[in-house]
Amino acid sequence: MDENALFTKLVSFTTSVHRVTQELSLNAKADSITPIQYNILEYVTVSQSVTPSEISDCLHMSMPNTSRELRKLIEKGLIEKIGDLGDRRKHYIRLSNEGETMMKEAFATIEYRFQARIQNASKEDLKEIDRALEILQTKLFY
Amino acid sequence: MDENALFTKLVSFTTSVHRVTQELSLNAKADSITPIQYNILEYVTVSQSVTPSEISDCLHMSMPNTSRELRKLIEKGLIEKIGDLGDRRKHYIRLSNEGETMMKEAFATIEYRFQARIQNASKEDLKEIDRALEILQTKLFY
DNA sequence: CCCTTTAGTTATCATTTGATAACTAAAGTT
DNA sequence: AACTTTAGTTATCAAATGATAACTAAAGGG
Repeated sequence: MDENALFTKLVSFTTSVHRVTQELSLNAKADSITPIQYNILEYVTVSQSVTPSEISDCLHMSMPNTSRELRKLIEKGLIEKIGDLGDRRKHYIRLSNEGETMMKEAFATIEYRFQARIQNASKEDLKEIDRALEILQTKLFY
Repeated sequence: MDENALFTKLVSFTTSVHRVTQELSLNAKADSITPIQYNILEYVTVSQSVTPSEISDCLHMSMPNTSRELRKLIEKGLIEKIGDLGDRRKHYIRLSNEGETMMKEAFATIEYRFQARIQNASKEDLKEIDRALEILQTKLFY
């Protein structure tokens, strides 16, 4: 196995992934939030109950900027902040009902486009895709 | 095959891909260029000889903004603009020698981290990864 | 030749994002 | 009790990005 060739393949692969995910999510998010705010909502949706510090770490943004964007999302009524009972410095962020509705809509749009993209795939193709996703997820993109 | 489950898997997969590529390319780019300028250089590197319109389309940015960023990259000596001989409205963008050097360095950093990431993978693992990349590239992220 | 389309530019403005300093308050440590 | 660390906030500034209007110049079509 030529590892350099594998790297080249990876570069073109990740480029494709970025392009396709961008196409799938184009205009899926409400106009009332910025791209970064959407990223935060997406992260909160997937991870459920995270602290501002975790958001800061995982999305590679500074605490002050994280704090600002979380405040804006709270002002927009999309998330809620709950204090930790044990450690009163800590807070947990979770989606509000409104936030959940918004994210469900966004995901529905994206899923619709995804289904359109794989509508011509055979059952065997889908199985192969499923297996390939699993392999890469565990062995490369862990 | 449950297509909804497949979608969920896709969401978590693309999130991972984004996170890992971000980790691999963290600080790989020179400080003298902005993230968007890096994206343009990456696109030019991979595609070779593209027009401003293509860059505008593929990177989802408006022509005026594309034009501005290309001008900045030319001022920094990283790309060159060559007029089309037949159609004098068209131009082709390509990396300058300096731009190639910069991108080679960036890619070397990224590749080094990539090799570190797969150093524990067996030959069979690498074969599987290679095959999985191919399947997804052709059947999902085309 | 006139009209329309294509390719790209320049200028300008608003918004978003990034970075830093200075701060509060709670928790942990000695 | 004093000190340090952790978690988070507020304020402020600079830079990057996005959006729009108005423009030039060449190509294509009738």
